[in-house]
Amino acid sequence: MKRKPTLNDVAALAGVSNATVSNAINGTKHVGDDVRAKIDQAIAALDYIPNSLAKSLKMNESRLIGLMIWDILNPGFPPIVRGIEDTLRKNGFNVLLCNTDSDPVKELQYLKVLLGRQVDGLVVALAGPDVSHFLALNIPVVFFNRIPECTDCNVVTTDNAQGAYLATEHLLRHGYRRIAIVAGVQYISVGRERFRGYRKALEDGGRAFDERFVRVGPFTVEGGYQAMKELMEQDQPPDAVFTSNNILTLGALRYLRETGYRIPQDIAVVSYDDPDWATLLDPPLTCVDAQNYQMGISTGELLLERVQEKTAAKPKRVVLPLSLTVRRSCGCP
Amino acid sequence: MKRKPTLNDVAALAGVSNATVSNAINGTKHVGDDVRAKIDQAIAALDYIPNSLAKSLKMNESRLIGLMIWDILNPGFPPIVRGIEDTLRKNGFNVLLCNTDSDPVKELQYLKVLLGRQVDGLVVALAGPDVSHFLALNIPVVFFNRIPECTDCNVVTTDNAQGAYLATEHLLRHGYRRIAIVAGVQYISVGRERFRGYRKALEDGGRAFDERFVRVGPFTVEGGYQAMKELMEQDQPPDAVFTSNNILTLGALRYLRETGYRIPQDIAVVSYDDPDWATLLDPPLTCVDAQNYQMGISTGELLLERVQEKTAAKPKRVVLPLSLTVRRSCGCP
DNA sequence: TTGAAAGCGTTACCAG
DNA sequence: CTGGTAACGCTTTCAA
Repeated sequence: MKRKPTLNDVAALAGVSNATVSNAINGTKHVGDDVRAKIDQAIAALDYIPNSLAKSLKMNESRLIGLMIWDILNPGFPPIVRGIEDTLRKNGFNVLLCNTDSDPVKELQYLKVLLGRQVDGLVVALAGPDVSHFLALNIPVVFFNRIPECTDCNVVTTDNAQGAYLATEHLLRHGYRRIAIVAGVQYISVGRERFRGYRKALEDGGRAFDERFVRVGPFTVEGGYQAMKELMEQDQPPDAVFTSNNILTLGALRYLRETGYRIPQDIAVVSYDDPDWATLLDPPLTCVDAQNYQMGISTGELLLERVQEKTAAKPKRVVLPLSLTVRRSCGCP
Repeated sequence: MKRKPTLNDVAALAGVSNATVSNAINGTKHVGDDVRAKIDQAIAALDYIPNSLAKSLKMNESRLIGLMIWDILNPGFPPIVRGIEDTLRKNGFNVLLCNTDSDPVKELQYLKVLLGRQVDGLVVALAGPDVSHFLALNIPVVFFNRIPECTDCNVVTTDNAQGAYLATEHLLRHGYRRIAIVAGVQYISVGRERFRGYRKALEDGGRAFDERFVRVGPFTVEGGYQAMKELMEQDQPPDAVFTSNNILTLGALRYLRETGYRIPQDIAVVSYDDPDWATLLDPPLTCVDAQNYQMGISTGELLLERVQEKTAAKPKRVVLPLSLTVRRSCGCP
């Protein structure tokens, strides 16, 4: 196992100086055609690959981005991650994948590691409500999915309230009178916003808001199952439900299946997030399309913008439009 | 935006040499308690975070691992990726995520980038049948999911043939006589192995193998849909089907749903891979549990082993045992 | 157009 | 136990 060839080895073989080789490779300066040929030859002969570590150290830029998400197993993340990786790769950046499990301690540990690695920027789905450690960094950060309160943060998000509004409104149009929500925990922006949209749609539709039709729980399958169970075991169960996240939907549907409720006859369902399997169910699931892949693209683009500009620009907030994918679980024919 | 503090800044503030600070931080040598206290104080005062780039350059180890998969959107990958990230993180390694889209060109490009970044090792689900560029590397490589032919490669896999055998045998026990397979392309080990297991089970069960019940296609939803369609549009359609991968299953089920076939009355289904939504279907889906998370763990562990030993050990092949998760799509009550 | 040499932030050798 | 200093592989002035 021999030592890897370096720039100096190439220079020696080509009979020129390392500076010239560097300039030739990076196009920093013009080098003569004959010299260039010798260099190319030497590079090929040695199978030389530049050491980006050394380059990064010298240039003070790593072209490395830290990607912090809760958990890649969470089905909303893969499309986002893919969108981010796609745009960053095209621009010569690589992605360090970090699962925080929504644990602020893990998040902070990972943050230290990433800073140590001199990442040029961060894209993060916050683990907890606390953003403070991200605020004073001297590299750009873009938040997505779970975003902070702060007004001057770079953020890409969808209009979660609008999505929930769309779903609830559609259910109202069908004439359901007891529309429930399986909501996510309210200390997360996504949970809060979607609940707000649900409530607003109810009010705009002239329906009284009823606490009995609200269950708030953690974003887990078990949480969704439990919430749905409580909802249905009441004296007056709901006739429709808006499940406000894909994981919650999974749990809620699991309960409805097991207990034999028919959709939409016994209870209509509209879900947030549009998973692969939505069309597999009987009836196929009506969903708010959360635009996850697009969210990844936009997140990547915003970060690139921030990384590449020399002077820090005003933080930006991009909000993606949403739409309802109507299938049959809502009662549509 | 001021310059980041360095080891030398810490040393200056503490009034000692950089060598001592380095030793204090890494525990390389023993340092006096008073000196140590001053150093800790200086580190805290400056918010010093060591620059891993410089460290890596000097030590000739990056503690960075390249993770090459086809596509994180492919539902089998998140659990594997999570398993890998979990074990590597615990050991102080970080993961660079690379989606190759099964494109050998992209794979090779990414490989160059990763080598340039001085990764300490690679975990890869091969993009194509060609492994040659991975063979001569002087860093350890562990293959998983789609593995190469070569006998002296580090590999972690499941016994795909056994999994397919399990599925087919179970269908045979139910008394189905025309058992079809939606198989994956045969130039991929996984596709080949699963087909082999299917065929073996048929033979062991005394059933003649029948070409008409075999459809081979790309691992895509569309591929599964098309295969299922062709299978069912024959004069003598199958009475049971083994869909040999989660994506193919998605497509095949989509077709069966759309055309109104009842499962298992019209056709029984057993699938490979056990997705979240398997219990949501009506009837719930019987699956071969592919052990993806465990596969990730084992892959990470094997790589660590290889990275941490100084002298290259004999390549290892780990094969994970498989089991059938019986639900109702196979005809079980 | 090319080259010599300094320096990025570490580690590690060798002296004291 | 502590410190001076060379070196890791690259980029970048400054001179030639």
